[in-house]
Amino acid sequence: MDHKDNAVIFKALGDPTRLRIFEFLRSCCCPVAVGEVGEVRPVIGPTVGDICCTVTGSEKITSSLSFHLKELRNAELITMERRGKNMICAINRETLARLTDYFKDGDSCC
Amino acid sequence: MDHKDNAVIFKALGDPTRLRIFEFLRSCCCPVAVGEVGEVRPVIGPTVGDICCTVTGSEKITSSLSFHLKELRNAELITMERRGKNMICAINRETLARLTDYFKDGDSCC
DNA sequence: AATTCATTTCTATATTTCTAGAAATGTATG
DNA sequence: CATACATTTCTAGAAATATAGAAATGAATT
Repeated sequence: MDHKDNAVIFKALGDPTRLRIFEFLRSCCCPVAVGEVGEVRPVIGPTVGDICCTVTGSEKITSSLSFHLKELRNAELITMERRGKNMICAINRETLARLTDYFKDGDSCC
Repeated sequence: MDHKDNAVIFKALGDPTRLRIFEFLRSCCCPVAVGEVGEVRPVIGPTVGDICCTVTGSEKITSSLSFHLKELRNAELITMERRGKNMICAINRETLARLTDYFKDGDSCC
């Protein structure tokens, strides 16, 4: 993971809408922990429509929201999986852990 | 500090050049810790020229570099202080601490 | 006070990112 | 299989950001 990769992650978080999505998913990632051991993908979690309601307040999913989700996925900050007609979203815990590590106190003497 | 503020910080880090500047300053912020108790500003540290050499490899400071430094300052990620002909740069430890906190394990149940 | 040095500001241009609407995709249901 | 539903992709335009060069600023030196 070099500067460019990290920059992609921060850039993804550097938009108010995307940051709200990220924080919403982060706040509701607990109920997801029911998969098999070692399983990375979510089995339950909010759909794109749920995120839309929570984050933009509107019922109607826009292409703009879809674009932001793609950015977050591209940065590997979230994962998405189809479940029937819906897409289910979740935080990517690996990336989150890496960010935690990146800023951890004393990582670079500060 | 709301989403917008945090987004400004992440956006500032979301550019490879700025991220390199940030990491360079983070890596050399130790020698600075010689000021008075409670003092926030740096008393020693790399100049803009130093950053230029390290980060872009060139001797010549560009307006582009200056622009990136302004973005980092605006996000309160770094501080700058004049010392004679030079500007001396340093990490803003408060903001860094806030970021550490933001990602700290278990902050939001993840 | 004129000159030099380090850096910033200004202005224009190139590039990227965001938003919106329409059409397309994949899945479920009648 | 036709239709509805949830979501994405495509395309174009608007807005924001990055880069470059020239001129301006502030501090030190002659």
